[in-house]
Amino acid sequence: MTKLKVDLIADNLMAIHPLLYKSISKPLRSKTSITPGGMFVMDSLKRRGMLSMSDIGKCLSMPKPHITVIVDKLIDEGYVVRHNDSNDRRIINISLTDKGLIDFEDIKKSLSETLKSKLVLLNDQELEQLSEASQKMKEILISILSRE
Amino acid sequence: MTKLKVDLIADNLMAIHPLLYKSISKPLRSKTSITPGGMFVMDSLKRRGMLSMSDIGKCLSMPKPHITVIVDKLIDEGYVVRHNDSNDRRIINISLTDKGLIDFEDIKKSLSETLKSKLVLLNDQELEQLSEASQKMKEILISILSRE
DNA sequence: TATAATGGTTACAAATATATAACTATTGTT
DNA sequence: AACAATAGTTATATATTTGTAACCATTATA
Repeated sequence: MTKLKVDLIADNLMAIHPLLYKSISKPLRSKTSITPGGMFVMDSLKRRGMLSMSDIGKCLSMPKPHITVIVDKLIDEGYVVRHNDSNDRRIINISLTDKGLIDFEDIKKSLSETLKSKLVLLNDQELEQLSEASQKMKEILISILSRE
Repeated sequence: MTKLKVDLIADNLMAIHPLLYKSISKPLRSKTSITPGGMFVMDSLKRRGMLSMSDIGKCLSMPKPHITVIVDKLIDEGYVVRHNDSNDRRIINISLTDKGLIDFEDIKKSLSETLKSKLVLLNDQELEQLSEASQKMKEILISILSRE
């Protein structure tokens, strides 16, 4: 019973994934020099605040050496900064800069412009439904998928 | 007004994208030899039936040479086959094999097993909400994002 | 028939992602 | 003090993705 519901959910998520990939990751690269990985890191920082290198890796299930590469590039571009941890000198915390935050928002706005050209095809009721459905999905997925 | 709603939707989609990436694309690689790109192609074929090489590229916004590489690999593994088009001999149509369809479903089932370990944290009401929200999102996104 | 356009492949280069091991510095434990 | 464990980096190799140009076969058009 719930088994079927879980399979249905998995099926829906599998269908949504390539659509988001196509309408988010792809247009991204024509708009900025930020890579998808860099965008994921900035999204985590925006959403959860300052994070250590290891925390970022856990958030995104990425190996630490990859995080180092991504963060190095984001630092070169002035989007994030390193902070030494006062309690544990092994730890390096990363946070968004003002420029990083502003550019991140700009990119999202730019993406919503692209999306808007598609969304105008929806009537008010569908727009409302998509707004509510995406909001609900975001909340539930964050609650179960974004830990550890 | 609707401007704000569009931005909200974009924000939600941007938040959902990395969660799906983490819980779908990543676990995929430990379970199969199929690459994310190959999975996207098989998903398109499952959803839309036989497609030409160019059609697949349009579906996924991928350049044709990349499709050739992905399809070559899927053929090596016996997941898809090429068909000559009887009307236009330039066109090569691709379809899933029985093995491709079965393995694709198996992988999705395997992914839903992984997901299920997370979804048990939800109560019946949340499960129902996620089921409905993902269903609605899938329908609307497909209707506006999967053309051309 | 000559030409342009289309569908697909091949070849190549560059960027990005993945994975592993080795290494330094620091901390925690005995 | 000796040791193991943790956080992060460096180095290296490989896989995947992205992008471009050139090419062949076929079809459409002038």
